[in-house]
Amino acid sequence: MNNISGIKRRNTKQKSIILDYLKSNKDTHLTAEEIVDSLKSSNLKVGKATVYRLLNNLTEEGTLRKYVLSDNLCSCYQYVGDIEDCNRHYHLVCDECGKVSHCDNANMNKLAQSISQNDSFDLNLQKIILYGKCNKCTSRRSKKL
Amino acid sequence: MNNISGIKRRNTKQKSIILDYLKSNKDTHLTAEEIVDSLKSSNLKVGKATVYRLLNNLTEEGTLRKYVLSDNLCSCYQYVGDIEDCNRHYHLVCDECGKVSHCDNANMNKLAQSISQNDSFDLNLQKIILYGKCNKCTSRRSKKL
DNA sequence: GTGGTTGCAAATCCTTTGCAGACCT
DNA sequence: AGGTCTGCAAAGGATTTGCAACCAC
Repeated sequence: MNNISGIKRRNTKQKSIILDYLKSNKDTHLTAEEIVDSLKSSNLKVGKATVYRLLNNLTEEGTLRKYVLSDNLCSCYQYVGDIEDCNRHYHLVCDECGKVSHCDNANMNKLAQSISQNDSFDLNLQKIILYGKCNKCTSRRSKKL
Repeated sequence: MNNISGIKRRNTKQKSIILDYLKSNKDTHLTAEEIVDSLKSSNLKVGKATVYRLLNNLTEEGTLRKYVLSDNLCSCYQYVGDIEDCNRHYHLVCDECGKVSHCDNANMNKLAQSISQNDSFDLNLQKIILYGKCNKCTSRRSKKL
């Protein structure tokens, strides 16, 4: 049922609806539920099962990236198709607003080297997700105080 | 139902059974299911619901740490009670064997500083989970080839 | 004794699957 | 035409919740 099994994927209306939606929301991570609901309210109804199936297919082929944020147990997806091959290999997720930003920082490579030497651990740089607070949320906080 | 709501937690047999079990498995991350099963086979039967409730309570009070590894959608827990206050603030999770190791590396602080300056993002160092391959799995791989 | 805790079963949430009909190439 | 995709509903797995009995303080 997946491309690893050598199935030829087809282009369907539902697939392009979902891709369009995710492309226009590159800066966020969306749950399957959110996608279904948003599409529904735009009168672009795609069945829930289809959404899940497409999200899996697209993640597998590298067009999307899947996150499991540790608070809620559901998965989030984000379009990464055309930025995957540049150097922005890791992600910053804001604990407050959930915004996901892409980031490239030379210190990450230094860290990876050093972890490799000191801890004999070979980092997967593709899979790094760092959590914290984005500048908007930080400044919103300091205004409130 | 949680301590945020100001409930006074009690010490029960079940709680100490679970804590003992997790303490003696500090180097692994365990799922609720695994805990239930392991205890059952040691004739220390604790109800599944109780295990889940205790894991949540203990995570909330900081005795355990909860991980959601991105492959399987279930949560894993690890005892961190008495190491939380030392400098080993982040974790290395092996993609192959699932082993979680603790790690302290000065380059992480440099990275955090640099991300703060360049990306205006305030890293949560407590919450860092890095993925990759541990030395055992790396060497097992290279032997096979 | 009061109020948190347990354990069971039922309920819930998220996700996957079976299947018949529809669609793509 | 043949294989893939869709949508529904049902099934599945992980986790939570309701409730009566239980136990810690």
